[in-house]
Formats: sequence, structure tokens, C-alpha cells
Amino acid sequence: MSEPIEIQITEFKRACREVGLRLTHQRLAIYREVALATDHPTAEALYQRLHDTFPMMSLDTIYRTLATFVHHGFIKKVDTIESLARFEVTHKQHHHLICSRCQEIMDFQWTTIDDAPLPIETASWGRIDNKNVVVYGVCKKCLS
Amino acid sequence: MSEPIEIQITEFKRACREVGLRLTHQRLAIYREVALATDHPTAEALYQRLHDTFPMMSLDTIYRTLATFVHHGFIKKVDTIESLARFEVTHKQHHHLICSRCQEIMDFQWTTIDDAPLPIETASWGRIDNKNVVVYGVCKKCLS
DNA sequence: GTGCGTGCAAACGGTTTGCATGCTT
DNA sequence: AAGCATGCAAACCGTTTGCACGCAC
Repeated sequence: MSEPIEIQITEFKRACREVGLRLTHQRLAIYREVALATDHPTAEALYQRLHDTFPMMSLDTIYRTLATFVHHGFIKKVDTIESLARFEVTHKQHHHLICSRCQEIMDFQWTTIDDAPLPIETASWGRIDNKNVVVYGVCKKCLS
Repeated sequence: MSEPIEIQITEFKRACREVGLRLTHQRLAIYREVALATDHPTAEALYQRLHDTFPMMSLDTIYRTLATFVHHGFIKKVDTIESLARFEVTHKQHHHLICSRCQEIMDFQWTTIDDAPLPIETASWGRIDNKNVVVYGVCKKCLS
């Protein structure tokens, strides 16, 4: 799916230096956790996971760090109808399957759409940056 | 874009009767407001608009009513990265352009995507209900 | 008349913020 | 040594909930 974690971490460190962000243990740990996660975790979920190896890390730091990462484009917030914010590392173009029942989110590729031009009417709206497909349904686990 | 408001209202009344929802002034006013809105309003925004003609309507009622409407499929929550919930009446298949700067949301049609089959891998995920494209960019107003 | 829907007010929960301390640079 | 980042605790704000009254049926 994506690059090995070590390479991502190295790239992350470089990016931090580039934009002048201090490389703290917390930031490294949080980035690593988001990069390893495949489930688009919430701030709270990350807090719980990090608490084992990092008992002193506070929830505020997670929120602040996630906001910083989003601001610099290292990670992205995920589009959902939930009020809970979910995050993922910024990697290659992909789309989301969301289960209406358990809210689980899965990534999938759809290059047909990535390459398809938007309808011409959208051109007059402004500048287009990116497009993502959100698919709703019910996952196999919830169906059975 | 969509049907005349009177027809929508009539259909709404019928639907309420069908599912056994009492037809209160509040529900009618809220439905009408969402149906007339083109800007995917928040609960708060609806509250402000309704306050002129309906000074006694409370914000809680708006929240409760919106939840009821969503539950019955009369309206939909909109996918965004905001923590604010936004709503729109359920009408024909469409997609969203979102301005990263002012958060304004605009509808657009893209039948190419509506008709395109999802990649086969998604079939093993579960049951697919619907798919929507979310496009991010910066609208003309914010660009100038 | 019955009981669902509403208004009021208080609670809730995720997220943000001010301030003093600590750690990266 | 300088000042950004963190931890703590309190504030914030959108949303939900309990309760008693009122209105649609």
C-alpha cells in the first residue's frame, strides 16, 4: 500500500527540518502512529495507543500536533458525516469506503476517476486542487 | 436544479404521514428552510433564518428535527472535514465542490461517475449504497 | 384524551486555549 | 541561552438529554 515506515519517518524528519518544526519525541511518536495506522484513527484513539509506550503524553499535545501536521500537509483530516475528526497520513491518491453501521473507513484505488476530467462547469467555480470519492455502504462484518 | 418547493412540501407531508411523524409547524418550517437553502446550512444557520418568522422556535428543536429527518432520509448530512454538521435535502444524485478557504459548498452533476462501476476489489468489502465525489479547491471569490 | 413533540435548562464530549515549565536547537 | 513545544487545567462550543407542558392526532 505505502512505503516502509522507516522511509516515511526519515522523510518526515526531513520535512520537519525544512519547515522549521522541532523534532520532539511526541511529534515523532504521533507521526509514526498515524503512519502505521490503517484505520483512520481519532485523536482519542491515538492517545490510547500511545499511552502504553508514552504514558506522559497528553491529549492536548495530540490535538495540537495533529493540527500542526495538517497545517503542514503531513497528514489529512478525513471527510465524514461524523462529528469526530479522523486522520490519515498524506500518501498517494485514494478514496474511501465508509460503513454506515460501524463507521469503519477503508481505502481503495480508483485511477479511472483520478484521470477523468471534471465536468467543464466546475472550471468557472475556481481553482480545483483534488477530488476524492466517498462511498457509503455496509461492510461484510456488519452484514453478517 | 430541483422540483418547485410546493411539490417538495406536499411530498414531505405525505412522507411524514407515511412514517407516522406528526406534522408540526416547526417540522414544516425547518423542512422548508432546508429545501429552499442552496448553501448546505448548519443547525445554527437555520436557527437564525427561522428566528425571524418563528421567534419561539428553539435550537434544540432544530437539532432534534434534523436528526429525525436524517433518520427518515428526508435530508442528509454532508461529508466535510469541518466539525460543524451541514445539511441538504435528499434530492437527485450530485457531488460537492468545497472551498478550502471559506468552506462554501457547491453542488455539481457528474453523470460519468454516477454510471461508472466501482473497481471490482470493492465488491468484496460489503454492500455498496452510494458514491459521492468531494472536490476541494478555492472558489473564485476567495481567489480574487 | 393520549402521547408525541417542543421548549427550557443543564449536561455532555470533543476540541481549543492560557499559562508556566521543559526540552530542542 | 532562546524560544518553541508540552502538560495541566479550565474554557469553549456544538450537540444531546431529562423533564414538564402543549399541541397534533
